[in-house]
Amino acid sequence: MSLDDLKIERAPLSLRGKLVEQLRLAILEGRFAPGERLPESRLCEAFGVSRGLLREAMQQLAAEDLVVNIPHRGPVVASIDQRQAEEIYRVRGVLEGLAAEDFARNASPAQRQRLYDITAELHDLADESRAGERVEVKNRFYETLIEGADNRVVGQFLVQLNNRVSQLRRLSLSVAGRYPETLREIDRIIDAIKAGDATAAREAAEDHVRRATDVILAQFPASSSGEMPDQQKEE
Amino acid sequence: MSLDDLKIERAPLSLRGKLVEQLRLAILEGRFAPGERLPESRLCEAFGVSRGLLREAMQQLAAEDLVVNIPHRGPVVASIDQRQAEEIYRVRGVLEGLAAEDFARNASPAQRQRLYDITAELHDLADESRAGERVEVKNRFYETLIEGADNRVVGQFLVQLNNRVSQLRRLSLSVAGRYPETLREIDRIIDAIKAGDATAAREAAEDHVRRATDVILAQFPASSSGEMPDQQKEE
DNA sequence: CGATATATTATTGTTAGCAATTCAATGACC
DNA sequence: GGTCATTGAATTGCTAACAATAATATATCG
Repeated sequence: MSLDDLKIERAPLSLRGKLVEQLRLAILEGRFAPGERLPESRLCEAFGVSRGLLREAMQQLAAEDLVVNIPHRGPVVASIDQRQAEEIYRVRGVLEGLAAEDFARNASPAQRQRLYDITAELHDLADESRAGERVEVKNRFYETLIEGADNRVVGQFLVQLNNRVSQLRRLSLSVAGRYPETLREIDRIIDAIKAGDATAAREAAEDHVRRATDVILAQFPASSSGEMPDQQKEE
Repeated sequence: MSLDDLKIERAPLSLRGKLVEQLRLAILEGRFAPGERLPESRLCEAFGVSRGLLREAMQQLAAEDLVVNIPHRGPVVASIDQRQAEEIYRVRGVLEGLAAEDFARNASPAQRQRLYDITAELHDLADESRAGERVEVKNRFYETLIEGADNRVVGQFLVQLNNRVSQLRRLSLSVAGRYPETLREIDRIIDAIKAGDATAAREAAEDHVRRATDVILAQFPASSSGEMPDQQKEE
């Protein structure tokens, strides 16, 4: 009898690890609205874990800036204002530029081919009827880029920044009409990578983020004076 | 009677907050060696807090990559290898470039003057006899740069990266003879800021980090094959 | 001496409970 | 009727003690 199937799952991930993952996912999916309070008791019951464990997990999410701990009020889903969004996209620009530069330098032939294939997929989604599939493919594009760049620090930071703006991305799906432009910008990155021009790849990637930022920031109301935090749902 | 002194200290910082600060400081100061285990029981006794609280604090430090949680072995002080150091300095380069660029754009006249003053201080420390004072002034230089750049996301990331390489910085104090070069590189950043050339400021800052990286990486042994983790002390 | 079995130690996760604080609502008072 | 103090419910902050599991050291036996 073969021994290959006897591998038992050795510590498939600590309970705390799973809890953090699920909590993070729930926030990223928008199952908790920004600004919504997250009372420990409710979450403990919902996830079936003890308070101590939940509080440990919450500290980690707080360190990722996904939740904010308000003293004696408890954790609240973080919501970002326009200024934070500007800062995040500015940083994301240079990090994505760095990732593109390193991809042009370090990526293996297989990784390059994979990126080209995904780019072709993106072109296939030019028709507006398939706009819904774009996000998933675009995510794979970034995953491949980061993997090929072979710099885990950049990868970790980019993922973290991306998580923080997940609310905005969800809302920005309605913005249409920019896709042809997006494709041209991505092609510029790919062309630079194919040419082995790491500097050009970096500039093209920075430029792509810069242009996309405008679309994101347009979501914010015309910056009125009164900053009313958006938390009315689910209460 | 004046009302200015009546401000009571509202929540002077939760016990957990203080604990995290002290633990982080202890690691940054090198009071725990990289690779050293941090048993809960000992730390609880040392800091006089309960286990629950300590574990919450530890999760936050783990999220900052200052400690690593090994399943069923407990937290260990993170130690970085050459590859991680390269990645960190590469990211730090572009972030510091971004900070310099934004400083050239956004800093107030007072902030600019403060940066110039600190630069003058650095020049005053050219004599090798005062090498010990350089680190503190250099830290103030970066603090001022980040503050004037007015981008909290960049600031947070830079602080975090700096913390992660604190072990290396401590060891690199012995490297002498590069200070005149360092001053020239910093002057290039300052000149660009004075000229209002944000792009040049960015490039000068990136270049400065790039050159400093070589000195840091020289600390690593000539990458032998066997990767023996460095943990012998205090056991 | 070497391999296995055992005992000890340490971490993981849970539960219960008390103190401290916040927030909302009730009621008193002008 | 409106403002202010007080009460009370809800929630967090923190501690202590317990069971379960895995890693390590120790002892035992061949």
